[in-house]
Amino acid sequence: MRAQAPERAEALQKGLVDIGQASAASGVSAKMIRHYEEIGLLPVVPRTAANYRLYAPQHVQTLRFIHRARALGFSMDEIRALLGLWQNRRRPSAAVRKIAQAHIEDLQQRIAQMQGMVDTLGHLVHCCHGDERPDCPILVDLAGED
Amino acid sequence: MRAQAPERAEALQKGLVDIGQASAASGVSAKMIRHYEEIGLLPVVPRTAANYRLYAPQHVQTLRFIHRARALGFSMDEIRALLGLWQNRRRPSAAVRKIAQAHIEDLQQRIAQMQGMVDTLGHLVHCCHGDERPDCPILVDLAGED
DNA sequence: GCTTGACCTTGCCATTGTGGGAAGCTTCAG
DNA sequence: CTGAAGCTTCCCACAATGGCAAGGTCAAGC
Repeated sequence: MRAQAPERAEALQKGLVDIGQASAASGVSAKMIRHYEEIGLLPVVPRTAANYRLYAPQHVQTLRFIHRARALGFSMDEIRALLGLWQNRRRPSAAVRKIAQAHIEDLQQRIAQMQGMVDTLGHLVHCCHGDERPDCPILVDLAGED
Repeated sequence: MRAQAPERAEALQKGLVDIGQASAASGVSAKMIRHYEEIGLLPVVPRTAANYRLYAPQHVQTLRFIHRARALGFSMDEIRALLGLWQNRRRPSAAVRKIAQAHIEDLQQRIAQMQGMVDTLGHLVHCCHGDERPDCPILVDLAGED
């Protein structure tokens, strides 16, 4: 990993970093940073004469925001909305809360669905003796009712 | 929905059905039936002279198996393995159980991850007053630590 | 016999979010 | 100068599903 090279291009001295450093500082892969730019989550950043992207601290901050939001399971569209609110000083906190609340409910729904699967499978696994004999209630269930 | 048309083609009298009927009888969309054939989950079935796929009851049974397994969250690869065991009369039930057990653990891991998100978000939502004021602990969290 | 509508066929594109890799240029260090 | 590492763009892939379009087919009604 190359350490900070202040002579990188004339602009690096102004606190701007290249995509690799922005990636390391934010936890977002360079691949994803480019992708976020492409889909409009990130602004189009300036480039060096050699066409390298240059990121200001503010951009790195945005990347961290996205990274954290992804870790909480927000979708791209939700993150887009959250970023808009974050950057709007006159936002109503109710709008943020509404997005988060809806996301919680979405997560809970998915959890309930998966928990249902776990319950069903747990029962079947419990009933399956699991030895070298071929009869198996799991297969019976899969083949049978539907 | 077309009712059973036994005179469909000369072969339909042998209990063979077209893809629409196989779909209705199994709960798997025609689109997905073709896809499963393409990826090798289903055998390549015979066709009529007009190139229509013909499904025997055995194939419909397999489709129901897949449908049920999908409903329990098994991946295509897991279903492929389960189908192989199902069709093998000398299978050890332990092999089936192992797949199901691994799938349960996978589900539980994902549930735990999502539950962690719910917990974090629940706390943040609880702390957000959710009115017209702009200050919001949810955004502070997203922007801040990472 | 011909039309009509419902069905079948293939093929291509979109999704969500991420990774891999190729081909080519840039930068830096030795 | 050369090599390694990093940047650029572009294309492909995943898993599983849906949608649409263009064309063939079949059964039923007139």
